[in-house]
Amino acid sequence: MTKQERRTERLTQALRSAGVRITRQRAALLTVLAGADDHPDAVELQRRAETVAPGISLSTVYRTLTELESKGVIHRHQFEGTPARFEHAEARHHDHMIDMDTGEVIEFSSDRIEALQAQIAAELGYEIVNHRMELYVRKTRG
Amino acid sequence: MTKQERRTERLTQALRSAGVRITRQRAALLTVLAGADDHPDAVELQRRAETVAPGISLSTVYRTLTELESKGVIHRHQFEGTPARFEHAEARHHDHMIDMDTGEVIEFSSDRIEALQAQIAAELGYEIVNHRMELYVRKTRG
DNA sequence: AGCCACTTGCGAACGATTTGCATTTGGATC
DNA sequence: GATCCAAATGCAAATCGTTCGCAAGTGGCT
Repeated sequence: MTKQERRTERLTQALRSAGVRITRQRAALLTVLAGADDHPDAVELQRRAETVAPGISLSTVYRTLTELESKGVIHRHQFEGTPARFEHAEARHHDHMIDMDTGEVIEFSSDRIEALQAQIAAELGYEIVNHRMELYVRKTRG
Repeated sequence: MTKQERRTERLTQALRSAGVRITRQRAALLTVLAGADDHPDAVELQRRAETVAPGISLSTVYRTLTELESKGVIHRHQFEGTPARFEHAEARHHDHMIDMDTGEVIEFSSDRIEALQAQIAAELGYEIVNHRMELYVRKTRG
């Protein structure tokens, strides 16, 4: 059993025990999401899922993505000027850099920044529910 | 001459010298933007501008906002699940906290975070063109 | 095997924003 | 201050990503 298959199982199991019915279409999306190492959007996910579940509709893709997000098994990212992109939620928390020339998405994380964010919020009497940090970048010429 | 009027003048002058024609509608929007201490969206800006330039259309508001943004006199912020919000660009750089219960937008900034961001990007061979940091928060109960 | 609430596919609706086009207008020129 | 024309406007229609209503189909407990 490959790493991807194991991830698919875990995601599926998480859903099943949350009382979510596993249909042909949902299984297909779970497989595709478990296997993606990039950040595909809904249309791209439909394309990829179609090899496993031919005829899967875009509405179902969107509905399922919303469902998976609410169950916490995937994350949705809304970058500037592009359709929402998705990734499975098994990776540790990270933020994103977007290469403005290529559109490539690079993951990064910084505990020090997170700590500072929490501290700033706390000083103003708030707690962070969620945050979003995106760096729109360009390769340093040299 | 009030502070707001002076700001309106500066914004107007910046545009004029960038070769932008100052119409009734644009003047109205500049006045409204100079006087706003919150983060209004396009529809709200239209409402406010209407007292100065009755009949101003929403298309014109959008077109003008895009123009003003490209000339660097305003900033556009796309928060999650809401229409874009705008503010004049005279304030020093800052990021935003959004109170998830009230929708209120609180400004903050942190040189230390900015420095860390730049450092992280540099280490990966990138320079930051632009960045976006939003904290979705809730008042600490206590 | 049968049941039934949940899911699907379809197409139509949606909200925010952009665009095409005929009409108006700022502001440089006389 | 009248003239002029490229640029700006208002309107309605188009666009894009996403959601929704509904009739038909299907997981999975019995």
